[in-house]
Formats: sequence, C-alpha cells, structure tokens
Amino acid sequence: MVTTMASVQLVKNHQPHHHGHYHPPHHIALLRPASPMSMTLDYSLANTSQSSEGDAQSGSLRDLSPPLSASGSEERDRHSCSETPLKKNKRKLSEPKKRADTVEKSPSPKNIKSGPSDKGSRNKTDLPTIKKSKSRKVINGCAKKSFSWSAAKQSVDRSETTSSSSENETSKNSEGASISQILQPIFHGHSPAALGFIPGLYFPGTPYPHSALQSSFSTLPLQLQHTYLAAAAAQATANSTSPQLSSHAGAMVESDRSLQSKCNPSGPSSFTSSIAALQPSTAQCASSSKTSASMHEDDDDASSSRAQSPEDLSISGKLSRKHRKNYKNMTRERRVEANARERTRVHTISAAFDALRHAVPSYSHNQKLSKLAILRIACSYIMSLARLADLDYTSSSEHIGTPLTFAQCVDMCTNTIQTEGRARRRH
DNA sequence: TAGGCCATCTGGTCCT
DNA sequence: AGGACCAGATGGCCTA
Repeated sequence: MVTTMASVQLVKNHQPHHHGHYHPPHHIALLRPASPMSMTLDYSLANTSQSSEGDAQSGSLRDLSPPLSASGSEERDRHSCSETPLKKNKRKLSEPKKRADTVEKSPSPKNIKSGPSDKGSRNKTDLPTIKKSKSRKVINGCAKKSFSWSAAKQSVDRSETTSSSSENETSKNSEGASISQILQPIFHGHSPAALGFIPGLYFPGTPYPHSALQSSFSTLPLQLQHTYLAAAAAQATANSTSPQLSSHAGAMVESDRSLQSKCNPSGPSSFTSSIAALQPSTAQCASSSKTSASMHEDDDDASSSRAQSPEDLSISGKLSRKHRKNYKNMTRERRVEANARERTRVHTISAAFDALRHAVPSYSHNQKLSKLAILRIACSYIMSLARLADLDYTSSSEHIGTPLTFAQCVDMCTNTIQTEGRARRRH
C-alpha cells in the first residue's frame, strides 16, 4: 500500500455472510494514519468477491487505494483518466496536438508540453507531422489531418538535442528576453489570439497561465521562435487596422522569413507548414471536417483560406477571416471564442472527474478508469457509504423495491471496481 | 489493427 | 445578442 495514497481497506474475515441481513460490525473504524493523505476504512466483511489484482497483491486484504491528492503520486497521474490540463501539460509534452484552431487560441492541455516525454518512440517524424492513422471518413474531400504541437514539440526536442548552435545564435539575438518582453511593446496592449498560446506570454484572459508553461523566448528552438513570431505577426496584422502595428507585424514576417531561410536553408516546407498550422482557418480548412450543415457555407471561406499564404494574411487588406461570417452570421472570431469557451467548459468537467476519481476507491494506482467507470464506481461507493449511515440511496436507483444491504452495497461497489478495472487496466 | 476513450470543433437549442 | 449546454463528427492516442 502506498503510504501517500488514501486507501480504503476492506478487511475480510471468515465469518459467515448472512445474506440479506448483514449488519455492519460495530468496530468499523475510520482510521486516520499519520499521513493526512491516507485514510483507512476498516470493517469486517465476509467477502464474496472474486480474486482480483488487489487480492493477489495483498492476500485477504483488498486494497482500494485511490490517492486523495495527486501530489507525490506521479505514477498515478500518468494513468489518471481525467486529467486536468496542467497534468496533461506535464505528461504529454512531446505529443501535443491538434488543430490549428486550438493552437491558435489557447494552449490546449495536450498542446503545450513542458517536460520530457517518456514515449519518444511514439513521436512522429518531422514538422509538420503527417500521422498515419486508421482509415477515416473523408468529408468534402478533406480528411482530418491535423498538425499541431506534436510536430512543434518534436522540433523543440530535436532542436534541444541537435541544434545547439542555432539555439546559441538565437540566444544571442534575444539575450534571454521573454516573449512578452519582445512582443508586448510591438503590439501595444493588443492581444492577438495568436499570442495566447505562446509560452511565457499571457495576456489577461489567456487560459492556463501556469508557471510550467513559462519559458524564456531564447530557450525555444529557433524554428519555433519563428513560428511564434510569424503567427503572431500574421494574426496581429489580420486583426489590427493600426498601420503601426501592421508595419511591425509585416516587418516581423519579413524578418521571420529571412531567419527561416537561415534556419532551414534546404527548403521552406516545415516552416511554412508550421505557420500554416498556426493560422486558424488556413489549417482549419485543411484539417478540420465540416459538418453537413456547414460544409457548403464554409466552402468559400475554406477555399479562400487555402489560397492564402501567411504573407497574404499579413498583407491582404481584404476582409479578414475574423470578420467573415460563418454559420448563422457567426464571425470566425466569435466561433474561435466559442471554441475556447467550450474547451474550458470541457476541461472543467474533466477536472471535476479527476477530483471525483481521487475520491472513489480503486484497486491500484495503476488502474485506469474511464469517466463512465468513475461515475459507476462513485454511484456504488456513495450507496455503500450512505448505507453505512443508515441511509438508503439504493431505492432511488435501479434497485427500486429491493433496498440493498450494506454488504450488498459493498459487494456492488467492489464488483464495479473490479469490472471497470478489468475493462481497462494497464499492465 | 480494431476498438475504446478522449479532446476538439461545430452547429443547434435554450436561457438570461 | 451572447453565453451555456449539448450532441454529432472526427482525429489522435492507447491497448488488447
């Protein structure tokens, strides 16, 4: 049993189990060990459940050990089902994804990585990443192939290990300045959406302002710096009518182009792709699927976006994507904002699931639980606890008319945990 | 490699 | 009008 984890121990004895008339023994004890993270619920119970992973490990002692806190339990974190964005930031540094929109607007949990990955073998090829995947439906002739942070991060990793020279060159240029220091004066308080995801640069309202994401601009690989700068500049140009800002942005794009040629003299492919991936609708149209309701309505937008290069975005004086109308006269800007809100909402739900997951028992810290499993275990666990308090929550569930005894509740909880554990268990 | 699970985008609906 | 909530579609990751 891991001492840092909260654990609920169901101590079995060999007393006969009186089905239907089980009374919890009076010596049920709620023990609080020295560690505040650990709690032991100890009660005698004739166990009818089958052997399990926990049984094998602890003999007659079933160790239902959900940690109450993620602290000190990295292993648990890695396998936690519903992880908070920050946890994922830590865990999946090298495999970010996904869509350009996500990259553009906010640092998605999976998109921003802050630590080395233990799964480098799974990491892909080059930037941009064209991942192989199982056959997918193709809608409107546009299969969803998305690039995003996975490729960018690979670039980071690769650059950190292989191109120290170019990094040194960059460091000379930026002298350790943060991105915000570099870009803030340029944008004069504007907060183009493209800047929201830049590590180390957080404008008010930017989601996930976590210190783990902070990094010095100079520590980023050259290619990624260029990507950031170009994307930010293009976005700023598209969003701003300020000549000053536009000139700054245009200069940045030009500067980035020259830097890019230095960085990647062999060809513009990866750099251009990186920028394209960071452009909302440019990449979006190439990667995002269209629902049937919106496909033809987006066609114009999509085709025009496809035709737009980053230069077009920064130079074009035409109606920007921001102001183009989507479905129901929804501007692109509002759509992106709605996406961000939706992401935040879903992340909140995932965080709540994560909290709930830590509040319910499981057999081991390695046990992987889906959200559905968490709900099922939580339900049965609550029923058990309620029964322990002489409350009957079971009558309002599927067991209408047949109130479960405490033992049955416990068995149900145990079986649920076992079932869900079997359904998805790491080895 | 198929299937499960998850994240994300997107449009629809309802509510304030 | 705009935001919250929801469900469908889809891609990515992971495991058996």
